[in-house]
Amino acid sequence: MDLFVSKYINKIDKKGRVSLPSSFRNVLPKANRNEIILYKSIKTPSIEGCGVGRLKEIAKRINNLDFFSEDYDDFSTSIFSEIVTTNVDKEGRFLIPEELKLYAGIKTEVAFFGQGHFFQMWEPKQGLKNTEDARRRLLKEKKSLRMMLTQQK
Amino acid sequence: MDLFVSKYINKIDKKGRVSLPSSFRNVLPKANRNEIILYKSIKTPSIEGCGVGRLKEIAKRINNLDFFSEDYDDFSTSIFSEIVTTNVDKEGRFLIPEELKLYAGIKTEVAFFGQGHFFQMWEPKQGLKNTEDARRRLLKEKKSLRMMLTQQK
DNA sequence: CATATACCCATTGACGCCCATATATTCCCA
DNA sequence: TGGGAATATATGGGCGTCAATGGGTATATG
Repeated sequence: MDLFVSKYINKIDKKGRVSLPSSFRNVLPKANRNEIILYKSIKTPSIEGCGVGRLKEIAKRINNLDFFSEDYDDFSTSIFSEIVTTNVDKEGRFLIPEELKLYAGIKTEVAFFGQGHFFQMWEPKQGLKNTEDARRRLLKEKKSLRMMLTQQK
Repeated sequence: MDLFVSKYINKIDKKGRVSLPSSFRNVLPKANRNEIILYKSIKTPSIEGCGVGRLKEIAKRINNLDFFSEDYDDFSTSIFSEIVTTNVDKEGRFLIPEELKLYAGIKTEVAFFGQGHFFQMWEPKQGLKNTEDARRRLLKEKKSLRMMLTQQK
């Protein structure tokens, strides 16, 4: 499986370390399995993360913008300066920068939510509430969740 | 990671030295790890920096501008003639020329902002404000910051 | 000779690396 | 197929190393 799926709740220890769920570690390419990138989610009070490979794609995309345009600077600043890289130790643990923990209201536990090509980290209660809300919105708006899940490409 | 990412705020000591963030040092080629180039940002009151290898890329970008346009001369002059090289000492510190510090309003602290293939140095408060402004502009113009981060190739 | 800058050494706190344990999971064999 | 052993995962903690910072002294450069 090369996608981030399922959800997990892990503890943050005294040193601030938290285990990246094993199944998430396996999604990372064997090469850069000891480094991930984190950044603030744009729409929610959560942290998003993924492997460094993704960052290189983003860099390529930004590099294709007009170098002297304002957009270039805005994207470059908003993305590169906001992204942090974190090392994953041999036991699969990493540190969440203080600023990101504040942004997500994370203190002693982290809820990991697989999102396919990336994952989100939430303060557990808020995270669970968010998934409920998301599902409720889908049903309420009569989006056909069932179709979405069963249709073949 | 071979990109300048994240942001750091470091102090300038009595001798005018400031530490280049460790992760930035690692982006520089192992060969010329003791030398960086600095120049005034064209669009903002900040200093931009990168490894000497990046010069070629800058030259290429400028060459892609219309050779007979006013912009060509302006950029060419503004950047090349203003570039200064600085040595990074064994502890990873370097001196910021007085003129550049004045240009950026830097006094006792420097905020380093990763920008992918280069980085910017700001007076901390102005730098943080700039980041907020950049993000606001992108969101306001409905430029798809989210897509930039999450889309697949 | 005077000022600036490179080199060397020191300190402090953060972080990486290593080892340890408990629980959970998988595997293998009788 | 049941049960025990081997393995993996989440978690705890010791300790050495490195990064950021401070400062003394040699050296260079005009």
